[in-house]
Amino acid sequence: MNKPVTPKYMVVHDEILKRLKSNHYSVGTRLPSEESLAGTFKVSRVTIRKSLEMLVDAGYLASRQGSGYHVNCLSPQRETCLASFTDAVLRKGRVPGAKLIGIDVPHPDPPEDVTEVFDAPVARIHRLRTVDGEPELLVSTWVPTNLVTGLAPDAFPEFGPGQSILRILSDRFNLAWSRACETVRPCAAPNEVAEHLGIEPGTPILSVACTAYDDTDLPVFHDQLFRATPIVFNLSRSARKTDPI
Amino acid sequence: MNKPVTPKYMVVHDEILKRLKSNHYSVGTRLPSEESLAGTFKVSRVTIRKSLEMLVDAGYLASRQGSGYHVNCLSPQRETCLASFTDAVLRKGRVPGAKLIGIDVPHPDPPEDVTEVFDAPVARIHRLRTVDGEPELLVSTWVPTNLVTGLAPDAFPEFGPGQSILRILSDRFNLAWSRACETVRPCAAPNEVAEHLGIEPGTPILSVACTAYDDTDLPVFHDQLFRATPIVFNLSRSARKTDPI
DNA sequence: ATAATCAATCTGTATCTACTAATCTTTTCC
DNA sequence: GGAAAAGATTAGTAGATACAGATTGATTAT
Repeated sequence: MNKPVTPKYMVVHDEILKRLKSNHYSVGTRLPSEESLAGTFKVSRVTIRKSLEMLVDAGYLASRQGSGYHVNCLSPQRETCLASFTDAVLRKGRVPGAKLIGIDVPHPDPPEDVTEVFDAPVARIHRLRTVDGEPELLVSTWVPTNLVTGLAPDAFPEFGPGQSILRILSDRFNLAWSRACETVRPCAAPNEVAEHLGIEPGTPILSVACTAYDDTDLPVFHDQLFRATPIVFNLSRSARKTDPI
Repeated sequence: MNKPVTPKYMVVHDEILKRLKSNHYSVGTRLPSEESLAGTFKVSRVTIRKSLEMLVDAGYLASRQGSGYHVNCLSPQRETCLASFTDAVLRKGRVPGAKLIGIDVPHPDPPEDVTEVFDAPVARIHRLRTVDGEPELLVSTWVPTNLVTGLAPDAFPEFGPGQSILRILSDRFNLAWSRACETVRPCAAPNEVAEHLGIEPGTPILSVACTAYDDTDLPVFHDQLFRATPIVFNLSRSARKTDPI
């Protein structure tokens, strides 16, 4: 049992993020200087810089030379399949829920877009995600059965942070992904979907498909979801650092 | 006229990216080691690391401790408003086009979602973007008139790299943004939009709105576009560095 | 031949140092 | 009082160095 050593910059990063979220530093204010933070966390300036840079990239902080690090916003979350829905909702101060509709291990007749990705038999976890009790997303998660032996309904709590499918796959089944491809499509709400989301059948909604791969490029899981609500992205200029317009 | 000094890591980054695009290093192969690259570019390992890290974050490269940097893919771009549509299409080996539908300086009656963002009078550039001649996006770009003095149709070529609105705003009008917010909504294609895109009115399509701000948080431009085709994102694990699941 | 072991290679983490450049604050001068 | 100049503060860039940890490939033993 050798503990996976957490790098200092990660520890510091997590601590600063925790402080941000608990309003220890509030939006608009300035953080202490790099030098000062390096002192309080007992690390070098290079290390504290790495932590702060991550927070800048993520959109929490903005840095200005000569001025300092300013608190930008507290929920720069991008709403992709691979960012926890649970956490995103919690961050907004709302209550996420997850109603388990069904588990099929293995699923008898997966659709074509799933069989295209996986050769092996797959399990389906079918859930309705809610915000403050109102239906928000209808999600099917597909995973190869051999990666989730012992999958059972009790693995999927309806409430609390543990409802995050990403956390479940990561913690309980040790699934890790390194890259993913996500597609957002427009579609007319099918009857079954409309019923779950409480909308008129045929209403234009978003259909999102996401496939995640591990570092050997093997598919780990496939998410398929429907939502009537918009997806919001917060972008920061950091993207342009690599791809100049 | 003091030249804006380009940092070494940026120069090196651009050079490696150029080599990647020109197939100097091809997909799947391994790059020379950090030490070796540091030697060829005559910089320290710290500097070369910064350049490589940027390319990893952008998705071009993947690094594995003990193994090295491997070429991942050559077009990891995300399809957001702020990533050049022109460049994305060109990268796929297709031909982008831009048919100018109209320019209004100022626009007599901007919609509410635009007036909400800008206090001042705004200009509208209305264009139909095509791929291999087929209509793909219908886009309206809104900019405060005072930021684009002398705006005229001749600024918008129908073909070539110069059709990129981002390039035009950046090069000709010196507009720079530092952060942006993008929203993807489902909607039924309005008549006028359906006509331009060559689809049935009422078909479910995507409506994307994007507002870009400069570093003083003033809105710089607002994009509003319709598309019937899906949006694809390629995500890499780097996102999780900040927001653990 | 196969498997285990070891050594070399290469990235990951971390520190110290030095200097530059933008910003902010204080002082000075008119 | 207000503007300009000087100084202090702060992030940005860049280097040298050291060691840890993962991977790879060669060597050795079975």
